Amino acid sequence: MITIDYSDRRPIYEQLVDKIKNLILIGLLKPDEQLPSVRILATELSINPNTIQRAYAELERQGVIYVVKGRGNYVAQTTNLLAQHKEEIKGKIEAIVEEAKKANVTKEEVIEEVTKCYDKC
Amino acid sequence: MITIDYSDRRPIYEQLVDKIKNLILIGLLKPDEQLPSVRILATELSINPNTIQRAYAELERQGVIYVVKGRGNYVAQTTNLLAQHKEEIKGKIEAIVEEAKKANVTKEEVIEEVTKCYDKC
Amino acid sequence: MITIDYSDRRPIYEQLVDKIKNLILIGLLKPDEQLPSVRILATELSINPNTIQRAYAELERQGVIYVVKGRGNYVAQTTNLLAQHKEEIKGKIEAIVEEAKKANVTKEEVIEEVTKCYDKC
Amino acid sequence: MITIDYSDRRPIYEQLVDKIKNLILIGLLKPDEQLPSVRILATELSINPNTIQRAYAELERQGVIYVVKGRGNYVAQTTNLLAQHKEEIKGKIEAIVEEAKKANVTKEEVIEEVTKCYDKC
DNA sequence: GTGGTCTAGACCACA
DNA sequence: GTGGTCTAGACCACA
Repeated sequence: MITIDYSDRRPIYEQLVDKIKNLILIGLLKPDEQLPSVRILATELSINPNTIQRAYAELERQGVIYVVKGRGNYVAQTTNLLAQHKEEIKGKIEAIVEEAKKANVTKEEVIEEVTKCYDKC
Repeated sequence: MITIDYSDRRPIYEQLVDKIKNLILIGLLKPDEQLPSVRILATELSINPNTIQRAYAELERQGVIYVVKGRGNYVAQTTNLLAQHKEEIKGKIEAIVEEAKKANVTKEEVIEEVTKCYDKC
Repeated sequence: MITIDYSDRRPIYEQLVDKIKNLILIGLLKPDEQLPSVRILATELSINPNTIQRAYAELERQGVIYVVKGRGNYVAQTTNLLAQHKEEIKGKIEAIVEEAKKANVTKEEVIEEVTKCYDKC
Repeated sequence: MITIDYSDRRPIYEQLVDKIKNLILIGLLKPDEQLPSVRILATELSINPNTIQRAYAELERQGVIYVVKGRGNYVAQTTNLLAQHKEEIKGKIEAIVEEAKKANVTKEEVIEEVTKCYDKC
């Protein structure tokens, strides 16, 4: 279900956070479903338990999962997640547009590139 | 001309690389113009010379500047720089579009966001 | 396994890069094998860790090794390395031939020298 | 007659040495002909006189020119120069062949590359 | 423990 | 003076 890409330059815990959020977004992990325990996931992925712990802590901080002490980690309600993700994407678009403007890339060029990507890739 | 943003999480040498590329792109540094010497820039920014050295070395590797031993660092011809920068921006657009598609953001929504940013921000 | 030649005029980090590439080429270091840590290799060779770090960074930039943060450096897939090396050699042959032509050394003389070296040395 | 290539990574004095040797080899500078004075050449090339001085010193050390104190620098007899140059080229061929052998490049491949370069480039 | 960045300071080749 | 390399040692993020 989860794989680590070691050629990815981002830290492992960050990849984990993204992967799990994605599993929730695409519906493979449902609200209130229990996540694998830190130990199990650690051995499964042959990763240091500290790393899993850190990823779970970050997910909790973002309100994506909730922790029940002594029992485990559970998927939180997804209502916000989708909206959050969309906002995040919009933020990224804003950033890239600003950069494009500075580089004298016209609105038309950007839209053309967007269209091309939507159709092909 | 150049300032370091210590709240920026990226390493100093990387910020320097970007700042200098930018100064070239906007025309404040012209081809064959001499860059401030490693030592001078180091004292000016109260940064260790090694860090400046590292930034200059990276810029040379990218072909943005050229080094004449014992004389100094000079801005290279900018022909490629502009094209490279545009390609970089297109790559970023591609990445964000892929992410948007996965999140079920429609092409129309992306284009709307792009248009909004171009007009306002 | 690795030794530094202090009579060699090239910088240490460059020697290290070449030595490690060679160990991979001759098969003593295999893909996905872990390289000695920066600190360990540094003490082993009585060299400053920074110098090892620099060599490893250059090897990563060339795609010869890959880094997993917090875990270590690993040998990358060698497919390209061999092809790259052959291309490099061809480039050198081209350069020397151009020089030979300028010096009025005939093709026959060059080939004779090549043959002699292949048979003897 | 002489130009400096600042994109060449070799030090300037080394380029000067090679350029002057070349002018002698191709007959543009004849035995006992006087070389331009250090000062004149320095201003002509907008180069530090120290650099010219160093190049001339190196040429004298190699026996390519001779110095008459208070009068100037003169081209030495060329007899050896040609032979020396050929030997140098042979040495380089030897080095590249050794490298090729280590990389399992066959004699045939090397000769093919040599032939190709002689015919085309 | 592992790599990444940075400072402080030395020494060298080159101009 | 100019860049290039290296040592010694610190501190940080990550596993």
